[in-house]
Amino acid sequence: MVKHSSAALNRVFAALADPTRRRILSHLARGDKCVTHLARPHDMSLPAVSKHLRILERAGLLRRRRYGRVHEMQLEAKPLKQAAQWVEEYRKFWEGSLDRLADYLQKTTRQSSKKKT
Amino acid sequence: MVKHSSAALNRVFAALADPTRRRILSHLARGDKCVTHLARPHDMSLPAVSKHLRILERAGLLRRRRYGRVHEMQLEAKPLKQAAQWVEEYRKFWEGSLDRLADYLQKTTRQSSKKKT
DNA sequence: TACATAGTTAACCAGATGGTTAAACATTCG
DNA sequence: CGAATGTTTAACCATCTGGTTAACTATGTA
Repeated sequence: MVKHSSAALNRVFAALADPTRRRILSHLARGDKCVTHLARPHDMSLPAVSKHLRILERAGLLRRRRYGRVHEMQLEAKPLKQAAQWVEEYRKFWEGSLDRLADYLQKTTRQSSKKKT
Repeated sequence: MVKHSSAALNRVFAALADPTRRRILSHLARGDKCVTHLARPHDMSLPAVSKHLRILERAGLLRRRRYGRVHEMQLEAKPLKQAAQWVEEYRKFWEGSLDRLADYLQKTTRQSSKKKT
């Protein structure tokens, strides 16, 4: 069992729930950096992108560094690792439908059941 | 590069962004099933839990089966697999701070940089 | 100085979210 | 039938979200 900071996970998953932000992360991963550049492919205003960046920043998914008037963003993937660890705990449930099968068989007998190995 | 259905990922990540729902999934994984039972540990009304379950259901994270008046929930983790795959693409960014280091070094020289292997 | 560029902040809006209580629905049981 | 149980639906509310435009701050440049 991995230790999870609830608030951090909230922010990370919420940040990932928006497709614009996922695209921003992906551009970030390919080397794009400044706000204007990151904004270009997204058909929306600069302030909108700015907000997305702030959300990603608060989730810890990117770090910002200012060089004059240019803000350079940097992907920070550690929070993704934490999220991945959380998700991993459910891996056994999608690998092998064994559990689901066992579950199903018990259910066809109907009524409660204690399961849990 | 894995193929990602944006709408599906939106729903899954959004579903995971709430701690109550993550807890529900974890109880589900341990064998709890019916609504009342899943609701008990969460200090909130039954309708609130019902809403959370519906969100998890729409994200494809659980399946519902009715036995009389009892609704039995079943963890469906495949969408989590998809989410994990998305996250996995960023693994190299948290394994080895190599990229970040290279990036940092370039930045200390200041100015643009093309990077990207 | 004056103008252009990079980006944020402010004010606003429509719609979603997460919760509530009260009522309804569906099923089981005496 | 009538009452209890399991769950959802309806109506409501406060707050958050994701977008807008307009105005502002800060920096670079002629």
